[in-house]
Amino acid sequence: MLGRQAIDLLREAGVGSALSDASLGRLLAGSIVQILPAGTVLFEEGTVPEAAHVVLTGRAALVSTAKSGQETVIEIFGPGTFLLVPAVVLGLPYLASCRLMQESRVMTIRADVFRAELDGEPRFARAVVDMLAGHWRLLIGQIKDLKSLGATERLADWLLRESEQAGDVIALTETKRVLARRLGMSPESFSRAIAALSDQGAIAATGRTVRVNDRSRLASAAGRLGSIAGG
Amino acid sequence: MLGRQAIDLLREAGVGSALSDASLGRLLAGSIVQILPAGTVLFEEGTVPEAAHVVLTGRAALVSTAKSGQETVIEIFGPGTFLLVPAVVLGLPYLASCRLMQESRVMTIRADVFRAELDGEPRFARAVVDMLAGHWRLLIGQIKDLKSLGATERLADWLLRESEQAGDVIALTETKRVLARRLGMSPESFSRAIAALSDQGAIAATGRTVRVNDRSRLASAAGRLGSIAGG
DNA sequence: CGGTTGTTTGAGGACGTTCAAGTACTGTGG
DNA sequence: CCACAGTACTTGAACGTCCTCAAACAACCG
Repeated sequence: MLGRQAIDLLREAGVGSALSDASLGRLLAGSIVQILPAGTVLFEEGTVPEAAHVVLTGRAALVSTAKSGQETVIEIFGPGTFLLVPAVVLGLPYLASCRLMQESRVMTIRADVFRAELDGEPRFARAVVDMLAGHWRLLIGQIKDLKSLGATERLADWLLRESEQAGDVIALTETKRVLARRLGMSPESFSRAIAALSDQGAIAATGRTVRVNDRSRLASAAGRLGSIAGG
Repeated sequence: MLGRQAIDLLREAGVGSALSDASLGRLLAGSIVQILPAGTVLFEEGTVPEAAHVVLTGRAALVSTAKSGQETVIEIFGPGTFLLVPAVVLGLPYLASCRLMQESRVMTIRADVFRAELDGEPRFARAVVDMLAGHWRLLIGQIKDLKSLGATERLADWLLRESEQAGDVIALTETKRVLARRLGMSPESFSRAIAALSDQGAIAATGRTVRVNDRSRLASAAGRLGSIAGG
């Protein structure tokens, strides 16, 4: 018995919600659900996918290791996320590795089962379209940030987005080191960016908690209203 | 009669190839094909999509304008590309604008027709999954480059990829200014990066043509260790 | 042919990284 | 509860990369 929990979480994930019971049943029959410790590597860059993974609880990070040994964090995904579906769909090697940042409940679906459902169940294919479309937009936003904003601006922008969901008090889920790499900067620069925004009165940071004090100031620091040349 | 050309190009695009004649007919019936001059703006950032666009011939660039006035080029797409499907699928505002870089033959499909086909024709939905998956991988690659490589390395990496398709002699389709912004650097840095790779003997550049002289040297300049073959 | 646009090159400066040192936090065993 | 080790975080200084500004040069198009 795989448990109602997995089904519920899949439905919450948005992908499951559109699926028939029969379809969900087939997916679940071809899968296993495990609770894995933090640090687990679900798959590695360059290998060919043998399964699709769904994060039911916890968090997983997409990382890529450069030749220099530097590890860049591409994105961090929370509960209800299908991981790296593109590689599974196309049967091509992963472009990134995936590591759990927390103990997580992960559903592993055999790749052939996943593809069979994609081909045979129109509603599943339709749901995957929406899912990929959403992820696409995430990545576009990140590329825009990386190409046109400075380090402090990227942090301000990210905080603004977080606060839209989490409210004025943001609890950082990852270490600042990881967050820094996700935002495309060094941990040191991240620390200085936090200090800069605090000095401006836009935020107040204590430990792993950030409180947004002045949204408009944060927005202007993000380059949305104008830049702060006064330094 | 919209012409065999549009149908042929759609089939070549990979999306059309999997579609029934009936399905293709419905898409074509809800669309118009135009030849538009270079510079045409197909849609603008922030607006809600009313149509899906397909580049049949020519090239279109996804651009985003920062408040600083700086225009960043997110990606450049050639023939057979469905543009910004995610926004159309989800009915959300575009995250970027689209401008034609050449005179181009563009097919414009009414958004409601596009969505109806997505919902009603499983094979279309399935084909869109593949298309989005491919684009997703493009973007992931770009994010990795931006986060972990320097300017010259990014150029080398891009040249390597281009040469995999175009061979040793690469004809730059865009001005260097546009290419520079696509790679996330200033035109001046682009020029210096070209000069650096030439000095190393990896390439030889004359005008808008780049010849790859030494693949392994180019690969090492890209931060790879000599590996050229890849998926 | 001159005007416009694209490209190269140089100098200076802003930004971010790295290196290095010091401080705070966390969990462990005494 | 404390001491301790290990890790995370901050801060400072030196350095390198890339951008901006500016000017010379080349290519294109009327």
